[in-house]
Formats: sequence, C-alpha cells, structure tokens
Amino acid sequence: MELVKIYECLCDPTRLRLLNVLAQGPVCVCHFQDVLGEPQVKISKHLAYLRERGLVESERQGNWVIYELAAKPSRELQANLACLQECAQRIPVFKRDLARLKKIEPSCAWVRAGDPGKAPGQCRCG
Amino acid sequence: MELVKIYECLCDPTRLRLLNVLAQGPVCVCHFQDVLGEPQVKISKHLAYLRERGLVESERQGNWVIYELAAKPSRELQANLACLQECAQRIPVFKRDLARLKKIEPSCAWVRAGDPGKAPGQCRCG
DNA sequence: AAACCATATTCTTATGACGGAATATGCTTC
DNA sequence: GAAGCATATTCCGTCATAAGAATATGGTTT
Repeated sequence: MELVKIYECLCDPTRLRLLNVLAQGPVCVCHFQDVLGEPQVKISKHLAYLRERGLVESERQGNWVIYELAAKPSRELQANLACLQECAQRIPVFKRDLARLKKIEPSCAWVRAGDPGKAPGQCRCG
Repeated sequence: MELVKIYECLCDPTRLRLLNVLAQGPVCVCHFQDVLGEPQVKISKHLAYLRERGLVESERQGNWVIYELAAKPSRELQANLACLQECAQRIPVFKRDLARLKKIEPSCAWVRAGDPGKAPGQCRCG
C-alpha cells in the first residue's frame, strides 16, 4: 500500500524536520546540516531514504546537491504533507528549524532562485 | 516527538484498516476479524499497539471487548485521522472493509448503540 | 466447578531501521 | 593530476517490529 510507504517515511523525527524545511523550497545538503545541527551521515542517509521512496528529488550542482519535494506528488502524499505542515506550525523544533533557515537563506539565495549561474566557487552556507 | 508516535501507528496496513473501520464507530474484536479477514492474534496485537499509544480505547462487555477511537485526540491525531479518512475513500481495500462492515453491522447494532443491556448471550457476528 | 467463548500474552524467528565510524565517490580548483 | 570539498556508501552493532504457534486470561453458561 502506497499510504504505508508514506507513513514509513514520516515516522522518524529527522525526516520530519527535513520535510518541514523542504516545504519552504529547494535546499542543499550543507544547509540541512546547519539547520538541523545533525551530522552529515545522518542527513545524507535520511535524504536518500526519502528519495528512494519518491518523496523528494535531488539534483547536483557542482559540489552541492540540491533537494526538493517531489514535483508530482500523489494525492495521498500531497494530503499528508499538508497535514504535516499544519501540525508543524505549532511544534517548537520545526519552528526553530525554519527560523535558522531564514538566517542562512540570504547567503545562498541562488539555490532557491534556481540560478546555477550565480553559484559561487565555495559554499557560503554556515 | 508525539507526531512520530502517531506516524509509527500509521505505518502498518493492518492498523490503517483498523482505524478506517473505527472511524465509523465502536467495533468489537470479532467484527474486526470478519471484516479484515485476518487471524485473531494479528488483530488483537495491533489493537493493543494502538491502545498503548493512545489512538484507541477499549472497554469490556461480557466476553467481548469493544474498541473505539480515543475520546480526546490531540490536534495532531485529529488532523492525521482526518487525512487518513480522506485518503482511504479512494483506496479499494478500505472501501471493501467498510462494505463488509455494513453487512455485518445490523446483527450487532447493540454494539454501536452502546446498549449493553441488549447484549445477547452469544456474539452473532459472522 | 467444568466446559466454553472471546480476547490477550508469551515465545520464537525473521526482518528492517537507526546511528556512528570509516571510507568511497564526484566534482572542482590549483 | 593532486589536493580539496561536499555528499554518498559500506560496515558494523543494536534495537523495534511483525507474524504465527501455543498457551493463558477473564468472563459466561450449564
């Protein structure tokens, strides 16, 4: 059942935080590390988990890999992500993450603008 | 995180089916067996799982045990159950279960009416 | 109290998930 | 092409879960 696959993706706190951040738009891995404050392996593995199950998609830009929510989510996925969004609004961890994201955002605006031409020689995240 | 606990409950097909049926109202265990067509142990253990985590509550009536959705669900739980309901409408397994429930329902209407006085000497489920 | 019914628990086995350490990959820059 | 950076993968150990078989519990009927 596809629904079960979705819920399996949602039953880990790190993945919920990743998805919450991604709801704001595309983000590169180094951002995630800074925003969540979790080690690289952990972030990378959970993103892979989400990618294999079709919740997110990734695209390489030079040294960095940009993740974003699936372009064509199923109805079920859409509904559940919306539900998560609604719940997350009231939960401290998620709010904190978004706050930290906002702080970092300006330095890497090119990622969210999807303008690889502006990509710098070094990642200025963090 | 409470959200994670909820999603853990939702990431098993049997539990989703149980919750879908429960959305119609209180149901006794023997109904579940007939509606889902799954063995007794399986049903019982999944109901216990849901009970321990506060998604459902149970009440004994003679030989039978009646389960129902939590009386005071958290906002998060409410939101997610609503989301599940919405998704389930379009998924065959869930529709089939509800159809079978409707067939069985009349024979045990006392369960849903919550009128233990009318409880018969034997369960006529199935 | 003995038989009986519906439900729950225990035991076992198999499987999958998570985390961390170490290592590998891919791309870029010098 | 060597060094450097960001990200991914592999290899552990550990723990939670799921399923089925067998057995136990709690309540009822005779």
